[in-house]
Amino acid sequence: MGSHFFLPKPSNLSFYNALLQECLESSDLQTGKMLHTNILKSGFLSQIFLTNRLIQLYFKREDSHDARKLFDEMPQRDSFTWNIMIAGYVRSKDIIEARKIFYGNVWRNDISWNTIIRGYVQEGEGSIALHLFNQMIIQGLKPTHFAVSSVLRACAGLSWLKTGKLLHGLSYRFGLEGNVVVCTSLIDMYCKCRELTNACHIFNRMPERNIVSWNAILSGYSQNSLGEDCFRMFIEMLEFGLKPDHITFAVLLSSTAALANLVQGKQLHGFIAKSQFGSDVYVETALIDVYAKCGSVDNARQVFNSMTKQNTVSWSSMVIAYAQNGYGKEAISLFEEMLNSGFKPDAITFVGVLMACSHSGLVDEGCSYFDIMQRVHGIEPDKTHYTSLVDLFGRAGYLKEAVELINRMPVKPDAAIWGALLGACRVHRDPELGQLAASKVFELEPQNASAHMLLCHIYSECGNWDDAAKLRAKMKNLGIKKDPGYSWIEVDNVVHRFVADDDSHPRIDEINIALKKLIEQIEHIGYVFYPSSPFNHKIEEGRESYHSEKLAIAFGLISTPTEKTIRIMKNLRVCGDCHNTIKFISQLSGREIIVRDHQRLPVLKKNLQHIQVAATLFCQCLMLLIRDKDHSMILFRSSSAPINNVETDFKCLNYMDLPLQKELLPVVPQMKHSYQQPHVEAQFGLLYSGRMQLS
DNA sequence: CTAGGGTTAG
Repeated sequence: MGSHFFLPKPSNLSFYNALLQECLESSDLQTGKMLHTNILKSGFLSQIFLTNRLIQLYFKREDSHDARKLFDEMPQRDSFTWNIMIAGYVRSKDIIEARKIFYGNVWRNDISWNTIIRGYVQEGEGSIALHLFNQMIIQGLKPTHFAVSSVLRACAGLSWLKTGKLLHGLSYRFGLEGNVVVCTSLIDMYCKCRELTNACHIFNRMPERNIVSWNAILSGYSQNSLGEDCFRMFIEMLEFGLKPDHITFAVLLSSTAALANLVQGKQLHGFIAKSQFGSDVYVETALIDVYAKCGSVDNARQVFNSMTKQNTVSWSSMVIAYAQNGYGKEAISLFEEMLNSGFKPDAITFVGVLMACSHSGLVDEGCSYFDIMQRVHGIEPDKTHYTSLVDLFGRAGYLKEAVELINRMPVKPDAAIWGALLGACRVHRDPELGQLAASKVFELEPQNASAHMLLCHIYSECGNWDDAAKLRAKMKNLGIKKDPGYSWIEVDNVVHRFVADDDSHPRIDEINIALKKLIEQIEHIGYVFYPSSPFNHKIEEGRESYHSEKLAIAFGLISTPTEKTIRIMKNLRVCGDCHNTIKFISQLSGREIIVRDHQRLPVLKKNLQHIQVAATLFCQCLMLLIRDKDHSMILFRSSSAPINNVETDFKCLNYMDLPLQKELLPVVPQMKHSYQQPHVEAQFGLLYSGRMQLS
């Protein structure tokens, strides 16, 4: 580049044009500026298209000031100049200036319209975007896929299903039926409005699909918690010969996180690390979330530390990873670090921060963060923030303050807010207030099973058997069923599911014996049986009846090596006695035990079969990815080149699983501490991320 | 000069 530059005066414009083009592509402002000087000297500045390129370059370097200067000084402009200015301001998120240019534009054409519409969509101003879209049509311009996709995106962002459908119909009249871009936008819009049937309909009838369309439908499944279908579609996509890109992997990871499958997550991580998509902020953030959802905070932090680029979302994800897993202090200090590093927190970051305060009982800190959120960061608290605040007060025992807060909050309290109060009432044994909170939940959500169960527990824990029985009867009348409690554990690639009183497991006798012995042993070190309700513990036919999580843990203990972490999933909340028992078992056996319940992991409420099917499908995905030579070429850096035998199936899987894991993710050190150690205690935060607490 | 798909909470 430099040597070209010192050539004598170029004799033609195309030479400068080509050089500037190159600067634009490499964002090389320095050379651009030198060229600028040269252009001035040679009197070529009057050539509009050269200055246009220069303006673009300034905008690309986020220097809208100098871009504007150049624009103002131009003796002559063309339609490109004006459009570049609009696009430049849209890029730098300055919609005010973009608008001024748009209205002052004498050369206004359909591209100007498309750009300004896009700008308002980006601002979240869907109504304005739609208004402009209307204006554009009134002016007699026929919208193309550019404008239509933009307004569809606005509908997707705001869940405007009606308008979206209207645009769907309209797009046919504009002759855009079957247009890839429009169809993809429609798929996305329907998915974001939770109308998957329509989305699939369009997808299936598209005359042409590309990776963007596939990603749209994959993310649709993922966002609607249909992990199975997401993997199934991904397999189909590979079979169609499409190559996944970094966005595909971000989506797959998000599905894996929702399924809280650590093995899957690690395998994908291994695969991605060897691919060219390992250093994408979205992919890495999704990975943090996978580990966080699986309770592996250390691995989440490793990913976070390894990132070369950070943004608000990646910081928030790590803050939330700590908060969700019970590491309140770490979450808060990371948040402070985030502020010191100059990253701007958003509404979601503060959900994490408040959650962290709630976990660690930091009431004053929580209040002050709530205050700072509005005053310093200008974020209006929404219902989720108020829910966190009620939870914070309630859990710390400030029930009065929680009620006062509900009464004076500017938003209308919803079922979640009253539910948080209800949970606090259970912890702090306040049946009167609990009854009030429950009645409010019932008004809003008459079928809310967990609120009924909570109130039921409150009654029975206070010895009020009558009301407890009445409530049970009411639930039966209303057809509210309590799901049976399932717990499951994976041992040697087999998922073992347990239900209380279910004798079907082949090793059930061993399990019962082991449990009985364990309980005797932990009684010696201080464990006391403490039923939180009569439904909690039954003795039938003279034999103990254990909750499913106890069965699963006992099975884990007798069937896995002593250094292995025991990971249990449960579809319901864990009861107080089980929580306590597990802590003692962990102390006694020196094993790390991680139990995930459905709190913030809604997939666990679903039928276990779905999860197993998803796991099977995932394995197929992985095999296909590894086997396909073509994909390997894209996905693997040539320097790594460790996979010579991509065809020899299982070796590859082992390869992904073992050596790569060791290299990338040092095994989490075994927990030898007693349960009083903060780390272990924090792991149990998983059990009680919500409403129960041991007295 | 304009366009569609991604990560975090509830």
